[in-house]
Amino acid sequence: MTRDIPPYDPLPRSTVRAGARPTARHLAERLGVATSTITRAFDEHSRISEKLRQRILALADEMGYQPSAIARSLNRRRTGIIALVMGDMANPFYPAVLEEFSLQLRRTGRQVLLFVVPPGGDADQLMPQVLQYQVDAIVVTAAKLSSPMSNLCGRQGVPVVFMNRRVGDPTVWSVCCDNECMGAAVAEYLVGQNRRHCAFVSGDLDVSTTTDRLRGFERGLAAHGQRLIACVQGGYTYAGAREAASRLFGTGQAKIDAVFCANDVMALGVLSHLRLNTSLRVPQDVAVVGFDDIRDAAYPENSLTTVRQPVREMIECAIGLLDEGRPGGSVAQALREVPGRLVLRSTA
Amino acid sequence: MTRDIPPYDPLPRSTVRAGARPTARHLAERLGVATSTITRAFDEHSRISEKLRQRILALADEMGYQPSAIARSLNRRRTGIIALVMGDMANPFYPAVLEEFSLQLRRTGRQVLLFVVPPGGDADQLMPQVLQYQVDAIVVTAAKLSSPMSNLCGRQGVPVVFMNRRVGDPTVWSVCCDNECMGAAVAEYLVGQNRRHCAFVSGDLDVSTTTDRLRGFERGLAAHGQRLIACVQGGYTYAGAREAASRLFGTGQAKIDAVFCANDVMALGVLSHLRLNTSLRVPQDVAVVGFDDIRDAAYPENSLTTVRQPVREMIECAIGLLDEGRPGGSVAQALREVPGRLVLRSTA
DNA sequence: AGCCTTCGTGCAATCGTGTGCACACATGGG
DNA sequence: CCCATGTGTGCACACGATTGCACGAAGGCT
Repeated sequence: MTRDIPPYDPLPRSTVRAGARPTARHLAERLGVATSTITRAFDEHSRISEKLRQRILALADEMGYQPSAIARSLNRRRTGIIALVMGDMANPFYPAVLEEFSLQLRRTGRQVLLFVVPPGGDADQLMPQVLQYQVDAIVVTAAKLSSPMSNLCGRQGVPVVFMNRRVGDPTVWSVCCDNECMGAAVAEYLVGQNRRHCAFVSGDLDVSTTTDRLRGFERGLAAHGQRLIACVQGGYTYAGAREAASRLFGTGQAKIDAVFCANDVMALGVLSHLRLNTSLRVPQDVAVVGFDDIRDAAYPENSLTTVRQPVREMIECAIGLLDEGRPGGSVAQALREVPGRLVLRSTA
Repeated sequence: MTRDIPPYDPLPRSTVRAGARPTARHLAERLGVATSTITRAFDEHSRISEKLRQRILALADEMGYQPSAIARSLNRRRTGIIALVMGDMANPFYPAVLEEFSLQLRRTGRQVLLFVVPPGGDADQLMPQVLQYQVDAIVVTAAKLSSPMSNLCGRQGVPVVFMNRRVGDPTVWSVCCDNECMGAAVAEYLVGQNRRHCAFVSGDLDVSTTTDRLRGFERGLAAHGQRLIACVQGGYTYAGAREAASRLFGTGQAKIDAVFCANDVMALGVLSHLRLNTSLRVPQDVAVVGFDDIRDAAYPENSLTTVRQPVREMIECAIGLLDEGRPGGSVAQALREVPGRLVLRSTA
């Protein structure tokens, strides 16, 4: 032990105070080792004698020590935090997405920092706060994000994934159900059931999710020489869809015998209107088809025919993309489509 | 400028690399100032000349610089992150709570780190991860947390608030609706409507939310010389409640003319059973009352009479408690009850 | 016995920001 | 003219963990 003795104590004041969180330094002092050794005890791949590791872990357990994820993040320049920016919590589809996202991410040791976009609000305003927290990636769903803002994320090296929405920007990923195909599949099915007067209840017409489904639906109808009879806005909400239905089935309208809705919440609104305010029978007089396959769709009093969005697979896909960084190629290459499935129940 | 020149360059290598996030140091180099000056430009209460501050903010804007919340958290020992631990995302009441929580917290510049407890799971397993992230407080809702675990949080100085659940632990806060009062109010109302054979559909009987409502309900009945005819478990779910209803209204049962359910989801399940599988009319033959006042309760085809939980006020209360640290006194003092309100619609 | 490799640990710098202290300079009062 | 008071800025260290490098010890090989 002829090592130079440094001129001052490298751990000058005892840092053990009651009521504060223990740090690696506290453990190090108690065991007479360096803080770096504490680190290594918690790292699977570090070289450290098994005996010492066990002593450290035991003491950590006793003192309630856990390495600080904040300090680690600073050093590693990875926080393990994924920002989830989400609007429209009123549609049960999105809480379901949220739940699945959270569960899947935790399996890989990552956390969800949630940002709810207030109804009618804009994700842009949130982005400064999102970026301050040095999140590893951003997932946006049911919300708008301007192109300058997603560029800002790009400049900072933060990958962005849109869930259930497609944007014409090759620098961000998009993960969707194959909306257009499924729209066509619905048309196909309805025509096969001898429906001849189909209508569509849309969400916002500037959102890909709605327009893709609509385009597919019209294409499917056209393939059988038919055309859409009516297209009304339902604003993605139950109340909006009831309103829309009252317009569709108001007096003096063409006789509609099938309604395809851009989501389940609206389909349930349409059903509600038909049952309470008309004498039309579902499905005999009018077929109703939704999209998403939310939990309520399967309830026996609804028993809604709908398109199932494969939430688990879509999220697996999105999480896979997070780890790839930012898309390299064209708009088409930045899009991932996961196949949906038509679920036949009692309304069509 | 006769200041001593230090023996080495304090900012040795130029740190401006493309593709990386700009830091205070990058700005400092560009402007020839110290990094601490950059900090001060972003702090309202720091002394700094207005002119220099403007120059700094302008450059920050141009370079896309934002102070790192991670580094700041390390220094200040406050992260501004609140952990929200939540189970039962299938009940729309909780996403609504989540949304409101997130919006209210952001108003005070704080963020939500979300932990979803998988169905049937336990919050205990999540706590190590929660604590690693040095959250400023933990809010638990619709999930169980063991006493040793909440003690661990206590030792680390992290306040814990239970939302919509009461625990017998004076070291953690609880925020509830005045469940027992409202249970009594429901009984009062039903008896006043000449209901004489009341039943209760419970959630888990080891959760205060259910037992308080039940106790109040029984107390209210007793005040009018009545007793509960039946009490069945609905497991908080729609399917469970349908099942429970089929037992309540199965053949050979006493004639029940009112059902009070521990939440709206179950009340809707009971309604569904009554409408689809019996010839009983609601409310003429049977009254149904729920609890929560979720969005679906107000839909015209449900029009459910229920108890409104004042979500906004409960969350305001919970957030107020977060800032107070940990409760100091008795179990009773650690409980905050916010008054609910009976909402009369068409089912009772 | 001597050399080389492997193992286990300490040292010190680093991540990016916040903050107490010191210092230079300007201002005002006596 | 001198001193007390403010103002604006830099310096250096702290926050808590990670990590490349160095070094001593141990063990295998010839």
